[in-house]
Amino acid sequence: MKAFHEYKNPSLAVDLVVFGYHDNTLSVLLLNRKEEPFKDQWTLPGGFLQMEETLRDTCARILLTKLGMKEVFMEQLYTFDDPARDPRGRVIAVGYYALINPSKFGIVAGTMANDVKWFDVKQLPVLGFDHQQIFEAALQRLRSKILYYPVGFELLDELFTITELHELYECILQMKLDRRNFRRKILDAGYIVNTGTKREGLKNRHPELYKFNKHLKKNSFHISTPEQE
Amino acid sequence: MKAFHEYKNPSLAVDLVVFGYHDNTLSVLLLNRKEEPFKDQWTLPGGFLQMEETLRDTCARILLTKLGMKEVFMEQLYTFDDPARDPRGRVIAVGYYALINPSKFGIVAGTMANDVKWFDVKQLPVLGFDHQQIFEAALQRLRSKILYYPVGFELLDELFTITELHELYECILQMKLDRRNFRRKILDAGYIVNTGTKREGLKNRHPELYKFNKHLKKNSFHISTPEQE
DNA sequence: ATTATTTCGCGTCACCTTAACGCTAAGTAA
DNA sequence: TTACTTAGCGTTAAGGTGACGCGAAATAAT
Repeated sequence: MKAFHEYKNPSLAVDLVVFGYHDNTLSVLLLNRKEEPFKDQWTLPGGFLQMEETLRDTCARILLTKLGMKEVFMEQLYTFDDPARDPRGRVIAVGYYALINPSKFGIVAGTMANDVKWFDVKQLPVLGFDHQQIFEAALQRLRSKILYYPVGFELLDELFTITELHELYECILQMKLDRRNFRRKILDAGYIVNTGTKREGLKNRHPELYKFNKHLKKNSFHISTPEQE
Repeated sequence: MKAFHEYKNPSLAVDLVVFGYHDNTLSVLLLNRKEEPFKDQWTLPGGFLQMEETLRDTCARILLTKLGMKEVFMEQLYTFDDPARDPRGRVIAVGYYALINPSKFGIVAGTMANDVKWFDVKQLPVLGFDHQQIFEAALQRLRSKILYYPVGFELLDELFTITELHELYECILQMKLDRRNFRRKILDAGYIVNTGTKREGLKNRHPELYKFNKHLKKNSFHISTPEQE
C-alpha cells in the first residue's frame, strides 16, 4: 500500500445555490465570472476548501466575503465528481444550498454589484461548469423538503401571514394549493403560532401575523402533490 | 486570487456501508484494520480516490478488489468533513452505501477471510474513524428510502415470496407491519409481479413467487410508520 | 350610511386511504 | 381425520384529504 501522502488529490471546492424569495418570486444568486474558464458567463458562487476549514466554514466564508451574508440556513446537497466538470483539472465540488431572506441583507434588485445578480429560477441563463445540474438538484431538494419539513420560514420575515406562507409554497412548488386546506394543514401541524397582532395597512381585511413554532413535533404534516402517472 | 494549483488539497476518500440481508438479519460488512491508525479495530471498507476515477469508480474498485463484488446497487450518502476525522491528516470522505445479496457472492458466514466480517446492525462493535456516524447515516437513509422506493429487492433473490419481502421490511424498519395490509399495499403499488410459480418444500402452504416489476410507476406507494411524539 | 368588492377565517361533506382484524384455503404432521 | 401453521382474500370503522360554501373584516365608491 502506498504511504499516506503519495496519493495525488483532486481539488476540493464548494458550490452554493443561494435561494431568495421576494415579490412572489423564487430567485437564485449568480455571479458573473471575470476569469476563464467561462469568462462573462453566469455561475454559482463557490470556492476552494482551505485545509483548516470544514465545508460549512467554506460556504460561510463565501457567503460573507462575496455576498455579505451571515448566519444563513445551509444544507449539504450532493458531491459532484464528473472528471470533466472543470476544464482546469480535477475538481470535486460539494454542493450546498442556502435559504436567505434578501430583505435582511438589503440586497434587493439594483443595490448589488453588477457581477452579482438574482435570477428568477424560471428564467435562468446558461450556467458555466456543471452548475445547471447542481442548481436542479438544489431546487428538487427544496421542493421535496418543503413538503414535510418547515423549511420555508428561512425565506420569510419573522412575522408573516398565512397567505404569505401560502404564496411561498405555491411559488416554490409551482402549483395551486387550496387556500383553506393549506391553512388547516399548517395550523394542525403546529408549525406556526399566532402572535395576536395583525398586518395593518392592507386595503382588505387585515390578516393575523404568525411566527414559526420552534418547538414543533416532527413529521407532523405532509402536503400532498397531485398524482403523477 | 491564487492560481489554480496553489491550493493545498485534502485527501479524498470514499467509505462504504455495505448492507447484506441473510437469515432475517440485516448486516454490515466490516474490515479489521491491519495498520495504524485504529489497528485491530473494525472499520468500514474504504479507499482513496484516484485522479482519473469517479467516486462511483472508486467504490466499485473497492467492492471488487477487497470484497469480490460487482454490479451492486450503490448510492451516495453524504460527505464527511470533520477536520479531525482521520488522525493522519485532512481526509474528506464521501460516504456511499451499497445493497447486496450475500448469497450471490457466496460470502456467507465462515467463507471469508477473517479480517472481513458481517455484523448484525443491532450488534456493531466500536468502529474506527467517524465510521459509526457514517453507518448511522446509511441506516437512516435505507430506512427512509424503503418507505417510498422499492430498494429492498437488491437484498433478496430474484424470486421471492411476499412473506420474505415482508420480513425484510420488518427487519430493516425494526417494527411490526400487518401482514395483510403490507401485502395489499405492495400489490396495489405494482412493485412486484406474480410469476405463477410457487416456493416448494415448505412444511405449510406453498406461497407464490414474485419478482420485482422494473416498469413501475413511481411514487405509487407509501408505507406509513407509527406516530412519533 | 349604504353598497360593492376583496381577502380572511372557519366550517361542511363526500370520498378515499388505512389500520385492525376475520375467515377460508393449502399444505404438513400426527 | 384431525390439528396446526402459513398464505391469500375480504370487511369495516376511523381518520385524513380535497373540494367548496359562507360569513366577517376591511376599504373604496356611491
